[in-house]
Amino acid sequence: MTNHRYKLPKSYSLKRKLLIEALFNKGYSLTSFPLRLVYLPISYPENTPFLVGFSVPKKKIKKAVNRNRIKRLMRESFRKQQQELNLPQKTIMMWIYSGKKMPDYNTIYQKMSLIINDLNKIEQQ
RNA sequence: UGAGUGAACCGUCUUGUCGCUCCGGUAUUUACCGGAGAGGAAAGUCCGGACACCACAGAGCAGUAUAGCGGAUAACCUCCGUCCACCGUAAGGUGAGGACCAGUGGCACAGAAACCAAGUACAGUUCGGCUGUAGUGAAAAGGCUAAACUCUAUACGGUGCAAUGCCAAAUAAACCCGCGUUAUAAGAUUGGCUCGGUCGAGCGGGAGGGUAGGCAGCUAAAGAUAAUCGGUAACAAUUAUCGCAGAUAAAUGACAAGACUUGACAGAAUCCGGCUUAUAGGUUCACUCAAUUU
RNA sequence: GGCACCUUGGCCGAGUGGCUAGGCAGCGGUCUGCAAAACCGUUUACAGCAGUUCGAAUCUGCUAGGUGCCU
Repeated sequence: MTNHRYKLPKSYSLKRKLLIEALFNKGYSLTSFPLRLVYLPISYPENTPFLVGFSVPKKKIKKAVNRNRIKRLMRESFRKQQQELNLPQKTIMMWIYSGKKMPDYNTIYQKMSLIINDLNKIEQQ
């Protein structure tokens, strides 16, 4: 196992507007409060196994400082767990925080691992 | 010692491991090495500019803003000094602080009477609709009100980096309605209107459709720090040193260990000067009042 | 990021600086065997804080919340 599997550079981030629209129109969702994952297996030109985005709604968390911190926590815990993902095809996904209070790192990490296990089961079937 | 006033500043830190963005180098297709990486308010968008385009920006009206006096500045609803008014024992603080002897309007309730005046009660009287007192009210005939219209002085062209320029990709031609085609020309430039200037053969609307990627603008700037010097001060000049974020679904995080005062408000998006609002705690300097001691 | 606006009872909504209309809803009553309708009565408001004024929903500033536009 090499180091680079723990990395999460910019080429893995979900950017295209068309892909994001398709994701929210057709995608499937998994929830483990306060986290929600919207994902969609789809083909795209980038050379990566997945594209991922992180989002915190402004209506739930008012202050920009706290929104940035939640996104950073989600990005960090995804970076640590990304090798647990076992995807048969290219997938785009968006992680959304739906709580109204500030979380800590451990709860986000645990909830995210629950969702990733569920996602692996569904995709293997 | 206690209470207070006014300025200026800091606003968690250190080490290690993993990770993010940009720049430079090595290597060459994903790695390694080095460097840099949010704030005093980055916020509100309340003022003022720079910059870009519209004619380097025209005329008049309309409109908006400001308002003792003097200065600073690129500019300002900013800052400094000072006069006056009010508040405070004081240090200090607050002030949209020109003009109702240019004109127009407004002055509820109460009161006999409220803004071209008119005239209640009582008393006095030189008998004149004269004088005084009472009473209501913020104000009773000369006042208040311009953060009422207005006048005076000064300033202001418009739109804002989603400006603007370039590259790439995509499509759509036709249809319906109105106006116009060598002129007294539709329309565009201009925005509330009028004029002037320039362009001008197509233009405006409806319905329907395509794209919504990249590059430049983009960070070196009315720049920061220190010293000297001019000025009461804001500020200016000279010299030396430094080289200080630049993302674009949007970069600062996680874990471990340690320290203390146990850490507030809060995240850059074209860039500066201010104002306003939020802010745990701490530091320094100057000054005032009270008490005590020498 | 930039620009333009809005805020009056539970809801809609009028309002020249001088006691904040009106409708719907709610509550109580009359009527009815019971309800509906109708009628009578009644509760609840100027987003917040300052300033100007004798006096602000109204004029001015700041704050909070909300809405629309741009390519």
